[in-house]
Amino acid sequence: MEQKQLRNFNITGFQHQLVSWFQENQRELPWRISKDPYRVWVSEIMLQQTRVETVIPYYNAFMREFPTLEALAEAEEDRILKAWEGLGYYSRVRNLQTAVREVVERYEGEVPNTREEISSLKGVGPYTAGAVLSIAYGKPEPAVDGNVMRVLSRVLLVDEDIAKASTRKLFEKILYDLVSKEDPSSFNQGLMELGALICTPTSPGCLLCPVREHCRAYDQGKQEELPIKSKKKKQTSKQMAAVVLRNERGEVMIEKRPETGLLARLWQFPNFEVADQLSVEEQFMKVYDIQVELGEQIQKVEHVFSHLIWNITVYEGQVSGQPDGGQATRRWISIKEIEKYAFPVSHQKIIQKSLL
DNA sequence: AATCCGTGGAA
DNA sequence: TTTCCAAGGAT
Repeated sequence: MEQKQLRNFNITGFQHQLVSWFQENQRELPWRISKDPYRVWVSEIMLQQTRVETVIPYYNAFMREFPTLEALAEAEEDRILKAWEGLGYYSRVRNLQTAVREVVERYEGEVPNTREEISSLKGVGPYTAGAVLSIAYGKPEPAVDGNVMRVLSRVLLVDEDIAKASTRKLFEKILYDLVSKEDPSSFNQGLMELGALICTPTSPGCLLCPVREHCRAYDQGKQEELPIKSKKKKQTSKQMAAVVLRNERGEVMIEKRPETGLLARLWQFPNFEVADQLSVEEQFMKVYDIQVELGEQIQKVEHVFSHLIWNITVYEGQVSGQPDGGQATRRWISIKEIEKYAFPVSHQKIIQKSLL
């Protein structure tokens, strides 16, 4: 049974105008050259919460280094993290490799083409499943992202909070009826492209819109009031200290972050959250069990995450006692070797200002 | 359902 | 400056 939002809605007219508009106006993007499911998949993972312009150079470089599913499956984890360095949400690329290995072992290297199977892969949620199925395999599956929710909120005058999971599910139900069965790929991409180019969050270009005649929000002049989206709470901040620590050879100490959680498995300079009671030097020795003499503060770096802010004070330091016991997660490296390691953006800033 | 997980650009 | 947010997913 059709969703109530589609009553008295000209489905076929909407489909044809959207698909035609997309075919004539789509941007030339590197992931639109091929329908290779692997290439489509990689692009969709990269594009999660990330702008097209940001993704383009990463995508091109990634495809040069890992041209096939097998190449990615066989790559070393440090290589894939380096390829992702600066993109953020690093679990995306680790999950992608886990998933690709699953495809090699369990699906003979062929990306599965059913929603149930592809959704079972690490990092493939409802959106990515629908995107790959429709774009690479031409299946009439919904692919609901932020663009789609914004566009359909306006076109169908839906005032549900798009921050809620239940609202995404509502749009999925609607889309099973609304998606073009002739060209699901162009339809889904057209919805997103429309959201990116015309039906933008602020100041939508309604006068240029190919589906304006179908738009209930435009009809009522409410396009600027939709979609409804509740605000998320703002970040808490932490005071951090980081140390560019050198030994007698002039090498610098770095360490690998933990297996899970924030910035998992990236490399960083030794750092910790500062407490008021002890000096930064004493706190360092307590955390790392290395005798050091700290020099002056050399810079301050702010690192803004989606839910957290680090205010990092960076110090220079010298090992003063016996060298460190040598833990597997710690490494002394020369400046020349730094480029081999993947660092979070805040630590890239430290490198640029203090080491290069 | 709410929180965690990055980053940079635009308004 | 602050806020929002961009082709979301895992827990």
